[in-house]
Amino acid sequence: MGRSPCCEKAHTNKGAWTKEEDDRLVAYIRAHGEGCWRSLPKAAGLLRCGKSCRLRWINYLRPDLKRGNFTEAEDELIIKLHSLLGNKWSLIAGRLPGRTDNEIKNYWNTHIRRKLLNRGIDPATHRPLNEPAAQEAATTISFTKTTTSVLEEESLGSIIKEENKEKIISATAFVCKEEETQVQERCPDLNLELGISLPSQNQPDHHQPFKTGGSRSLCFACSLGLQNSKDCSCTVIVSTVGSSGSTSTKTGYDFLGMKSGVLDYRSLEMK
DNA sequence: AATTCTCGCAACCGCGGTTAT
DNA sequence: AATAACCGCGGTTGCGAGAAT
Repeated sequence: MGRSPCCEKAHTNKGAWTKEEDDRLVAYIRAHGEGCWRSLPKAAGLLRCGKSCRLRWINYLRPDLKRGNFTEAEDELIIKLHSLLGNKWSLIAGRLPGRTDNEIKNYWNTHIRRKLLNRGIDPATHRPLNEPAAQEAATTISFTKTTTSVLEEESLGSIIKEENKEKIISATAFVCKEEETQVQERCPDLNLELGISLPSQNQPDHHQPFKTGGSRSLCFACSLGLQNSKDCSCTVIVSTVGSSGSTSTKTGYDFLGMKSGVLDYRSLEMK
């Protein structure tokens, strides 16, 4: 059953690539384009596994790679993106044209970590090194339920008394506001549009802004490449809040079944 | 000049999700 | 439906180059 292996492990080269191997790989991809890594080594006459070829091409041979030193602007962008995404190097690389995830990962571990430590900032948490551990809670992800849908309000109506409801709603609104402020304070000039596409690329109209300062961007599911999937609801949740006569309307998304007005990327699983 | 240490980076490894058989 | 390979990602390792002793 199952597939047949792409190559015989015993007859593949390992270690550093030779100039000849590079030339063969580049020539083949120029002629046939990127495609099935599985069949590429044999077709290109390389004694390498497809995985190795892919890595060599993506990290070293691709013609659109920038190479060279990182600029100060790139440094700062990496730091900001890392504070939001954690070690999601491929997502970070997606925002830095010409840079690879491997390159950014290496650069982070060799330069930026030290740079942040010199600034007295913990590279893992992006908080001051001497800050008490109690603050840690703020960096963990919580899909805080910041809004309540009409349906939920109806179903909860018989359970939650009006006064408690008011407290819960104002409390979640406070959390929402606070988290929003934290992100803005840390990254005042950061475009939070974290889609993998090019920054200038227009997005389909049905995608409501996920969380940006006015520019159109994707819902969270879409920004992860889940467009039109079951996880992409892009449903705007509108709720009428408060029993004291004050009415507020908020928007959010139903991502993976969790209603979320403000999603903190740091809450995504960080290894 | 020789040796040891440190750093930077390319490549490998292992894992989880996806896909072909 | 089950199985096994592919694909892509993040973590780790190994090696060469330069610095320090």
